[in-house]
Amino acid sequence: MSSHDDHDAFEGASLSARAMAARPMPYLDELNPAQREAVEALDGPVLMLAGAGTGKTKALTARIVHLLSTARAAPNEILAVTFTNKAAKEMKARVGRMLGEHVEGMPWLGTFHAICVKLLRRHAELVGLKSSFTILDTDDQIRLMKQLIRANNIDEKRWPARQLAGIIDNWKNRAWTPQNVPSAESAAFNNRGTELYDQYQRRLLELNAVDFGDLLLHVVTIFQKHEDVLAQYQRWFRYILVDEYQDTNVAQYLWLRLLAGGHRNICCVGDDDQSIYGWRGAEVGNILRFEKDFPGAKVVRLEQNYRSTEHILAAAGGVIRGNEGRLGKELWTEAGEGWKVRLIGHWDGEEEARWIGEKIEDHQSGRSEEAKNRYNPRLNSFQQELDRRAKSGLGPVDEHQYVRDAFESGSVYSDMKTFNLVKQLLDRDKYSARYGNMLGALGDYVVHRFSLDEIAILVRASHQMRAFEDRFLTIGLPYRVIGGPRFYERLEIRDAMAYFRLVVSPADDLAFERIVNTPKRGLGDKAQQKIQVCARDNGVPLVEGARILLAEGGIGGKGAGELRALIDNLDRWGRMTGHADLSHVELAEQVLDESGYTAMWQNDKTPEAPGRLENLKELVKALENFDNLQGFLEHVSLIMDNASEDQGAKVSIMTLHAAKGLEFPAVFLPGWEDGLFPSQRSMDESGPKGLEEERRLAYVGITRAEEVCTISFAGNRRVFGQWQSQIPSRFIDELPGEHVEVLTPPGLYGGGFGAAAPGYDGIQSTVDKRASEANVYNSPGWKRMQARAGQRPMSQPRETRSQVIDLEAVSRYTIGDRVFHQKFGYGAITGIEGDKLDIDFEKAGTKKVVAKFVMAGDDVPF
DNA sequence: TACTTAGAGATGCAG
DNA sequence: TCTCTAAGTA
Repeated sequence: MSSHDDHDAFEGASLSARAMAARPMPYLDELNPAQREAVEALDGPVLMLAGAGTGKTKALTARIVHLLSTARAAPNEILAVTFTNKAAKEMKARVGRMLGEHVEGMPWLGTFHAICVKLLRRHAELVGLKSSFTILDTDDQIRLMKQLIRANNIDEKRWPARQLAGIIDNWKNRAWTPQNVPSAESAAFNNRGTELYDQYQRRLLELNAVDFGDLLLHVVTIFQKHEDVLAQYQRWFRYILVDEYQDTNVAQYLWLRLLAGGHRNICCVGDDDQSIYGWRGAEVGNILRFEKDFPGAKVVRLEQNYRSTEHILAAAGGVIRGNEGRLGKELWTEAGEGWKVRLIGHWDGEEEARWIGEKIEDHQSGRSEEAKNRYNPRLNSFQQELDRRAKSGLGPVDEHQYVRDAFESGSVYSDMKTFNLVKQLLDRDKYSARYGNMLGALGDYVVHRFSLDEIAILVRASHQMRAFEDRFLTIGLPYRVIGGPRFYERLEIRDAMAYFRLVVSPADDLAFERIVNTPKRGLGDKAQQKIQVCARDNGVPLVEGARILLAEGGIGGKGAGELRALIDNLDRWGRMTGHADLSHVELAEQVLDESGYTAMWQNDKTPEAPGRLENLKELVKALENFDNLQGFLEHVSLIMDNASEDQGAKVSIMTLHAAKGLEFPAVFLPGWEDGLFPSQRSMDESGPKGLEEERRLAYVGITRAEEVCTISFAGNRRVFGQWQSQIPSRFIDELPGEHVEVLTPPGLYGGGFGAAAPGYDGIQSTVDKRASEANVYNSPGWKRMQARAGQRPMSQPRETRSQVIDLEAVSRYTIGDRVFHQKFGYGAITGIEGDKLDIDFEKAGTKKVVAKFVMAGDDVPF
């Protein structure tokens, strides 16, 4: 196909550049000076160093709009690359909003991979592929490698396919083809890495398939080997914009350099302090080297932060300062100093989860129960004092009334304004000496009201999530886990996709392998081996091999009939594609039903089954957005979004990695313990570099917070079922003391973690001392104390109250009822206590669960 | 062939 | 602790 015609025919080219030129430029007025500078420097290389929360996306989109408005480029002449679909989508939406109309064009705004697919489909033949190539995901890759490993008689146990996949992925990230893997790597995978890599690539070509790494690698190869093709694209993409430049790997870097080679109109946006993907090939070096790579580059720093308060920024800044070789940025804000970053240690992980759950409930009510209990006695005496004064006619009664009301209604706890006013009134009084101090301490316990949506828990490793899920389930706190397995990676979705792939292209061997015996068709290893052999001997795809085998009678019993049915079905479905009277959506449904796949899950009694059926329905629904099965398959592996957003306010739980780019008014950062965070593995594998990346991760974590940031650690933690005593993270030592407030854990009597004797005045003075005096907790001594405190016997953690007693939910049940729980599956009620049920689950054992989280067994759909 | 059980291994996660 | 895989067994 002539690519030049394509270019002229691009959607959106109709949006004429001249029409845009007449447009006013209101978007420029919304930018601060630095942003504006970055937006207006249109020509030549530009590096936009955008710290966390400095309006990077805003500047980037404004730049696109500016390019269009000044008629520098038509929409189809701008290449804008992001890393995630989410970012691409967001940018598209924002450009549209800024232009005030629906923008059809911007065909080249997308992820690296999505854009590469487009390019590769145009030039597939240059690397020996057909333009209809399929994109394999990680699962397919690993299965393919497993076959290779077996074929090479390598011990799979000592040399697992996963490891090989990792190695090859790594090489691809560095843009090494099998031919130019450096000899220094030749020891990889028992000295056979390079050889297997070569075999793997050959096999992919045979299958007309590529993996994710290939998408980039092939395009880079094409650009390097075919100057004419490269020159064409250099002319077409007049302006290049790159988001999250600090996350680019070598292959992406080369790709960009090649494309920008002519005009050098490239604008890279990034933050070296937020580079957290080194382990998957990102090179911070790319951004550090930018000015060398593009001499004369303009560097613009965005340093005004619009997200967090001063204390939070200062704490984050203090940590990141420990890294070397930074480009250097100093974030500032007009938001005011706000609250200090809170720091607290706990006995163990469960206690930590319990405490955080409690704090979240405090954020709901806007007051801290803990503070109320602790200060109530004093408040009472204060009120008595006020009463006495009022009676004896001393002092301005109205003001005292206000103060008293503030306490009685609780607004002094929940509203900072009231609190400050009360404090002012008291300060003016002679009581300030006696009560003001108390109020100062109380101020630390005034809790902001946040909706659950505004609260996030960011963990280092996903296994930390369980403690929180368990805890929140028992206290009935709604939560959502962000970033689990992606929709299209789920078992049932991949199975269904394999069926669709076979319908569209019967020669798809990987798909065939996946579903021959799913659902069970009595075709075990033996039968499958026979099919493989037959196919190979005849040099045909597996489906054909199976057909021949059946004709020869090489397969018998139950399997033969089932296999014949499957093949006949595939033939029939294949003929049905493109039929006018049957939409591809109906066809898909039919395929899933007739193959017995739906039935398989309907008959499955495990608790996941209903969810899987739900997902299948959703998959079919997603098909409606495409014209045919083929189009759907082409896009799904790259673009399919996660399952539908469930509504309702919920606390978000996610990894620090998943949190990048997000922001929350209140953020909890649990598990700051050496070995967990910074992660031992990261340090073992990458040494000081690994530690620096972990530190950047800490920086990312803290800078997610807008108002309240709470860091915690536990003295003990269960790791793989073993109890381990933990030492607080070295990053805690790096937090600047004047921006941190150390809290005393609940249930810690007699002071733990270096706290002075607790008590009414204790908190205030302890906090003050900690904050202002020489870094008490910054010393090695503090660190040792932490470690010791972990071993000190502590009071039994107290049971916390559940949020709301939902009696209606409980009343529906009696002991012995069979119930269903989303997470634990089926079980029988063995006891009822308040709004909680004791349930003996068939699969999960005995648990205590809040009644509203279960449903009667009969209500369960199937 | 399908189901059961024993044993090993275990980050982070976009495309 | 949990999950996945590979033998072992009906």
